[in-house]
Amino acid sequence: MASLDDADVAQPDVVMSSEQDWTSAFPPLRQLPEEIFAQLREASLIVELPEGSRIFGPGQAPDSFLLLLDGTIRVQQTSEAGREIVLYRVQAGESCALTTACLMGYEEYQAEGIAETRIRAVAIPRALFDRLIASSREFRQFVFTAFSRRVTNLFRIIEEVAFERIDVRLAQKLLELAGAKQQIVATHQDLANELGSAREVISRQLNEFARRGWLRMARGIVEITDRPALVQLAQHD
Amino acid sequence: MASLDDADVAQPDVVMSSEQDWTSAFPPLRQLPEEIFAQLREASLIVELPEGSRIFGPGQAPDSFLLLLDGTIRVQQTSEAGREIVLYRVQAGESCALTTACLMGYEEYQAEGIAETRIRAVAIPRALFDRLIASSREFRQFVFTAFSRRVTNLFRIIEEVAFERIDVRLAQKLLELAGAKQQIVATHQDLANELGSAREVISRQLNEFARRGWLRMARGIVEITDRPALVQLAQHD
DNA sequence: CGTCTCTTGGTGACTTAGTTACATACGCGC
DNA sequence: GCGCGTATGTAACTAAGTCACCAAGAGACG
Repeated sequence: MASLDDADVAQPDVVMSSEQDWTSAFPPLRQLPEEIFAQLREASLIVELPEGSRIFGPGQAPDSFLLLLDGTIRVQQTSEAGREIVLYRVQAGESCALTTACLMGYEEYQAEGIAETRIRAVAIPRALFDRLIASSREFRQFVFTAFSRRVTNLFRIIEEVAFERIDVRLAQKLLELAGAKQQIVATHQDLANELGSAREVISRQLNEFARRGWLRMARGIVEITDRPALVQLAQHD
Repeated sequence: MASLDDADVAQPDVVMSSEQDWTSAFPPLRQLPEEIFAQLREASLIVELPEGSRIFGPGQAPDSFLLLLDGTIRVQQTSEAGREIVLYRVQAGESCALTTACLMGYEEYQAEGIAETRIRAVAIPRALFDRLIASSREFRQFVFTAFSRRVTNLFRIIEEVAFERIDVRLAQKLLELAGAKQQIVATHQDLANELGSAREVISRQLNEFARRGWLRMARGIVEITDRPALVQLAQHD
């Protein structure tokens, strides 16, 4: 799909000057001691990657801690049979905390991260990351909070995949992807990949939703027409 | 079940002297500077809890970092409908890293931890934990490594729940629970709870396994009789 | 010892989800 | 307007989970 898909694009790691004041995007970091702050500005780089870049993946550990300035990173897992499930998304203002923990722990990262849009991020080298963790309570707080959120989210996913009905999960996902908009640009296959389900299953559910007048479909597009109904279903009855 | 179940027992937090040399159980910590080490011995407590204790759970955040000296902690999640799934176990020599991250991040912990056996653990108060993280690269390494392992494991669980067949997962779980032994002391319901499945489903699969001569069953007991066959199935064909 | 009760496991009918193997339809480039 | 790749539809089937109930085992207790 256009907005969720990963094109196969090379990664020309566009590296920009590290001069800009990107720190406004990360309030928690503003409280760092000036000395450390200086290090941060100096040793970290601002990188840009095109849409579709694979930022990390199995056997491809990232070498730095990323703070996302712009864009979205989709973190997903792919089974041997080629089925996918989306674990979470990193938005502007957030960090790739789990990635980093795995990096610090020297463990192979099992999930992969794809740039869903063109992204801009601050890359903090491993050594500096370690120094920051050591020297700043605020930075620790920032990192652990991010961890915490992700892990909590993983727990929720496990619960949903294990126990929640697919129609409920689909309704939730549609609302999540739509946000305030009415239209979702995604194929049935894309939606199946979001939920770790199969395309046929999603097609059937979507048709059922459409039959009930909750949405309209066009090629690659789902348009919500009865949000309250979806919300009601999503709220798990 | 006897070995996996959680009895409803009170928690008389038996606190012991902190004098003993428990550090031999945690090689990574032996490299700490002597000064920090002294703090650790002084400020941390050795606690004992009976089998079945609920160590943490939703709305019940732990207030310290736990290093397990003896016993096993089962971390699981329960759905609204009462169905359960086991996420991982903390063994002697390991730490409750995820719990701690969530604790540091001030987020409500969604899973619950149950003492599967009588346990003995070192409880490191939050403040000291923070100081240790700040002052010791070795301690950071230790914590992040544990974290990494858990997260990787969560990813595997998501993949298995979403994409793996139940017979394959059951075979894996039986082998895991059996270890080197032949007998597993667990009811079908217990096994279902391990996998986040339903009792009837597990019963059917076990009966099929028994029919094939791979195991024998008695009330509350599964005895493996053809390990190679189970291994073969577990290896995902 | 016999009966009562609670736990554990068995069974069949049914629903939901996922699989397989196609057919069809849309829309873009030419 | 024609082809072609991608997207969606469909039907028959298997796997997994649900529901409702029954029966066997294991203590408990008189």
